[in-house]
Amino acid sequence: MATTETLTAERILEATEEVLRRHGPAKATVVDVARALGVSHGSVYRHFRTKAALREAVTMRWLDRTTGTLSGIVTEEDRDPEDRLREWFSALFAAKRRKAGDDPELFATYSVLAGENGEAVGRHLAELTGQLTEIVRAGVDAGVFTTTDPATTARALFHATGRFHDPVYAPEWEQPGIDAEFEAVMGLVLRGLRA
Amino acid sequence: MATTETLTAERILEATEEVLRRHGPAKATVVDVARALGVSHGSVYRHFRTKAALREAVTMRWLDRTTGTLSGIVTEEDRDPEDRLREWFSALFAAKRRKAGDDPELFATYSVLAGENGEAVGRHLAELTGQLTEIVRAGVDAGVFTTTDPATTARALFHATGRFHDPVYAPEWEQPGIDAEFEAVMGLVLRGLRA
DNA sequence: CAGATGACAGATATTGAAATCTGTCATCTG
DNA sequence: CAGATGACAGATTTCAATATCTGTCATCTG
Repeated sequence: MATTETLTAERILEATEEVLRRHGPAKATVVDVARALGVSHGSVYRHFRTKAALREAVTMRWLDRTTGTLSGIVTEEDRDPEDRLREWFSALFAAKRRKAGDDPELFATYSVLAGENGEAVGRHLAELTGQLTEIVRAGVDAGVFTTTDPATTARALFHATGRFHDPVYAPEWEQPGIDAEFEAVMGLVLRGLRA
Repeated sequence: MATTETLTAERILEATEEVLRRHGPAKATVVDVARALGVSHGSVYRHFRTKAALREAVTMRWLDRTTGTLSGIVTEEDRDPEDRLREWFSALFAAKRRKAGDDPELFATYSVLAGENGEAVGRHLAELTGQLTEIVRAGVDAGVFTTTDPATTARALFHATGRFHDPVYAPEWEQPGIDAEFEAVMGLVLRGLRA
């Protein structure tokens, strides 16, 4: 039993992830989390003001894992911006597809959480389009991309590729032609971006 | 009372639309439809083998209304293909946005029906991308578009603009910046299409 | 006295019995 | 006899009683 360890926000978040994995988003309760930790539910409320706040914290944790993976590509400043852009989207698509394919139930659980926490998702999307903006700006500086406003273009790129990263399309990521579709859309928008 | 009129598939479909409008997708029953028509539910089953078949027929009817509006733009063969392409998407977006905005409940109802009838939706999307393919092909023939395969490019265009016609994004169609977003995406893909 | 507890009120979810619905078909009617 | 009917069996939904959960807080403990 780990009941003697100090109760931290981190331990509560880990337990919450486990409870969500086991019970799903509808049946995961604060009482379950407390039970899993061997404490009373009142103690959980000492670290998170509401159940919603707890779920939001778990959601942000999950979203930030993706952001971290991609930031590496952004900072490879000596590579061709078009390559980086293509690889950034490939990596995003691959990461999403792997998560959705490996454990569909957990992915569905986090999709529900994302739906509940529009604000956290908004911040996440802002961070992703921020990364994109950096690559676009690098391309413009290098003279290989044309655009009046890198930030607007970055958002347009993100919207145009939604089919390959928005969780609502997850069921279609397993279909056979999907890679060709990805190539076709990427080819189109990259062509539209070139100087 | 219209009880003396002959019971036709058409009249049943109209009654079904009305029942769906009133009760929503979850509570609309075959018995309700029969009641609305003043007949027994057995009579409805004479025209539609199952409730699912009835709902699919209503769904197709609804989807075909959109397709009809757009086909006019496709056949304006003396206009610049890029203008037609832009106008086709504008019309699609405007039609969807109007439907979603004017009667959100009814739109939600038909979104549920669409989700139930993947096959009918698939045929509808095939028809829409078919219309797009015609415009793209006209552009290639006129020498203003470049592409190896008009059909693939048409699907890429459709996917890239999903944010502005896929019903899952309906809640965002009322947000202030949406027209600018539409312009940004259209500008990007049209630029990628030009010869 | 910082941190944990569990009793509590009001909100939400579960459950199982009763009501309704779906789809069939033998029968009726014009 | 073509077309409508409504009784019926099995599936699904509704509803109200019951249980559980959320969030608070006075109390306890090391």
